[in-house]
Amino acid sequence: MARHKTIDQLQIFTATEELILESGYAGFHFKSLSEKLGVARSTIYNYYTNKEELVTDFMLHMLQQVVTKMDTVHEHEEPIRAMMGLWAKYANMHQMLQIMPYIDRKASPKVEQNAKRMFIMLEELRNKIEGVVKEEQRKGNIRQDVQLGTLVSIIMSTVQVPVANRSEDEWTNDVFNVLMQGLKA
Amino acid sequence: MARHKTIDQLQIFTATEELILESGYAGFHFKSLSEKLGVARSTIYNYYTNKEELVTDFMLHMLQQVVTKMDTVHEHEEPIRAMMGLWAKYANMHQMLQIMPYIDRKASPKVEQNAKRMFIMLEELRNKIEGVVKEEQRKGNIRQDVQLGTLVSIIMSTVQVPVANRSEDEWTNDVFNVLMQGLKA
Amino acid sequence: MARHKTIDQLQIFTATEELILESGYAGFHFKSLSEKLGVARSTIYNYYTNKEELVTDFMLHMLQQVVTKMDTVHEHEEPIRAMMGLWAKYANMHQMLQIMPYIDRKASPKVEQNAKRMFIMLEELRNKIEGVVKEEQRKGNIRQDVQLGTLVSIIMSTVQVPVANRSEDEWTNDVFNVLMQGLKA
Amino acid sequence: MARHKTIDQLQIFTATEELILESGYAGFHFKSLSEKLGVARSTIYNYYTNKEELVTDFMLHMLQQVVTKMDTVHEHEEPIRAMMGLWAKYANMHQMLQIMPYIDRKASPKVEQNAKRMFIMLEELRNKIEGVVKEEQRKGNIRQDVQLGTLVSIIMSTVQVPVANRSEDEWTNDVFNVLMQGLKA
DNA sequence: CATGAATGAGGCTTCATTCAT
DNA sequence: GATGAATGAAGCCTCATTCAT
Repeated sequence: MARHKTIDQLQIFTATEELILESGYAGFHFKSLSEKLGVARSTIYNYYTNKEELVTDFMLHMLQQVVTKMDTVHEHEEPIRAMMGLWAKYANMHQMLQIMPYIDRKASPKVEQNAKRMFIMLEELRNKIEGVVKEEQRKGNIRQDVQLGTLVSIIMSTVQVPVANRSEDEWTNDVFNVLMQGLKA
Repeated sequence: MARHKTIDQLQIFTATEELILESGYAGFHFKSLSEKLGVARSTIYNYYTNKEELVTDFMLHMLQQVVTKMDTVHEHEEPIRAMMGLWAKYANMHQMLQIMPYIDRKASPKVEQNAKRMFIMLEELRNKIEGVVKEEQRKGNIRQDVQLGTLVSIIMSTVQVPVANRSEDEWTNDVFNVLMQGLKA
Repeated sequence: MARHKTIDQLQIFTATEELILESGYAGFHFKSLSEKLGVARSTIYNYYTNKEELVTDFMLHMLQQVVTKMDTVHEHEEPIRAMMGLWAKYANMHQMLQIMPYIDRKASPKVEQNAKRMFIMLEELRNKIEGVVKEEQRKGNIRQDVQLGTLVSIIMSTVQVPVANRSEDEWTNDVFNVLMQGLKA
Repeated sequence: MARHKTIDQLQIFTATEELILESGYAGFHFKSLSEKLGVARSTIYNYYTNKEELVTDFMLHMLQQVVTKMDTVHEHEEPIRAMMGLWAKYANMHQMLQIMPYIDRKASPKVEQNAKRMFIMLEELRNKIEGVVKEEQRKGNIRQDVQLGTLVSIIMSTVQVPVANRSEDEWTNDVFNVLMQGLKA
């Protein structure tokens, strides 16, 4: 009985991701977003009451996907390699999470809540990775002479290695290999 | 009755670094900068004609320091470890360089020039790291079965591993060790 | 499954009154009105083509009631006291009329017309009060040494005396008494 | 050493008063204010960080004046009449105080503080009036058979009686006279 | 040089109103 | 009639930058 929607949440999320990747959080405005979506700026306010809510909702949504997929990692024969595969896919997400510190959490209670939930999910993600590493240590596959936290951080840091011009698989293979075997000849 | 506080470039750089580390580029304003320096906002314009020039000049200055220090790395017995040591010190710098994409290069010709010079210096940095890795490969210390670029990227990615509550030396030891020997038990 | 709630003009008026008394004209929006009514904002446009029409129609409606009741005042033995009784009841209305100056009369021809009619009715109200006062003067009950206009204004100003925690009757008694006898001991 | 000021606080206050009296709080914007002052809108933000701070500062300033002047009322032979004289002058102020309920006190801590201080000053004002009335009661000049609060409210309500086309003195005389002697012949 | 004043551009947000179903 | 979607106008505010002293 009302007009047909011209945009939906998915389109908003997609455009948001593109914009943030193009120009970072500082370059992310409802103005550019609305232009990208081809609607009026105020239209977006019918969906999100402010910038921060949109961005945090979006990031929560992404994070949820990775955390969920992390649960399937256990089932693989080489869980660390499976994790690296996930990594390659979510390089963008990682880049986007970097904007968190610059988000004004006081913008609205919902933003604050979203921020808290994200923090919890990131902890959860790290815990899952730790779990995987521990399990591999138990199986004797991973060294135990270095602090667990350091190992996890090193694994996580590889998300920065650019996939560049190779396929995700090649990237995963190489990085996993170097990560496991080390640089030495 | 010195009502007019005077400043110099070094003070500006120091305050700039602090501000960017505190709140990122989005939180870096001439307003807060002038407050930190205890001068009028307009005073800064006697030194820099715009925000972008200041920031890029500052980053160029920092980058120069690391690149210079990279030259001493060759002299160490274990150049990769020496590099990691540099890394631990320049974690902040790396964090700061991440803001580059968000800087409007068209702000002034000088900014554009600075940006170009930074790009060149970053290339140079990468080349130096590549040089170190190649030399180590030549000595038989580093594997050759993986693309050089990937190896360099992995080395560079470790700058993300947080130093956290350990000393720089401990960090260097651990990360270098895992990097060389791999995760495997 | 009546998904579409229907409304009528009376409900609109009631909700309007409540809202204006709660938060004044500045706080009166179709948004809050529709929420109070439990309908879509756009639904109200089936009844009123704009905010100003609604508000002026409503005030006209209220004003009409007082003016009509004023006609019964003559029948009382003490018409001034009867008027004060009316006053106590219409304190709210008075408060509401105060928003008139802030209404944009050019919003639509109907609004302009409503505003004019309200102005006329307010004149009429004042005339009626003047009539009552004159009649009382003729009967020798009210002093004649002060301009009629001033006396009327003073009577009308008492609408500002808050009823507070007393009954309307007590209020009427006290105010009428002081008004007639004066403050002096 | 800096440019000359083109506006000062007094001018801002004057323009504010004019605007609010012309079009009420709803019609009071920094836009219209800046136009009236002949400066850019943002210039006003160099003086007041938001609308509410300006308005409350201004009202506090006005209120302070009346409260101060109230202290001189005791010295007059007929303090009530002196008070009425003050009243005639501050009719505008009273009108302006009516906007208080529509001001968003959460706009900034300063606004909240201002609002509190205004509330206290209004209490103080009322107390002073009560003091005057009591003293007059003690001297046997004012009746005691009606609640003190009601008497005070009636006195205060006269601020609504328009001065219209008469001089302040005539107004004061008439209103004081009717207030004291009552309407009756 | 340093300053404080003024400014304009740009971004945020709300709300009355229109539109299509 | 009632609805939800979309919109534009209008107001808010911040900040880099320019200007005059």
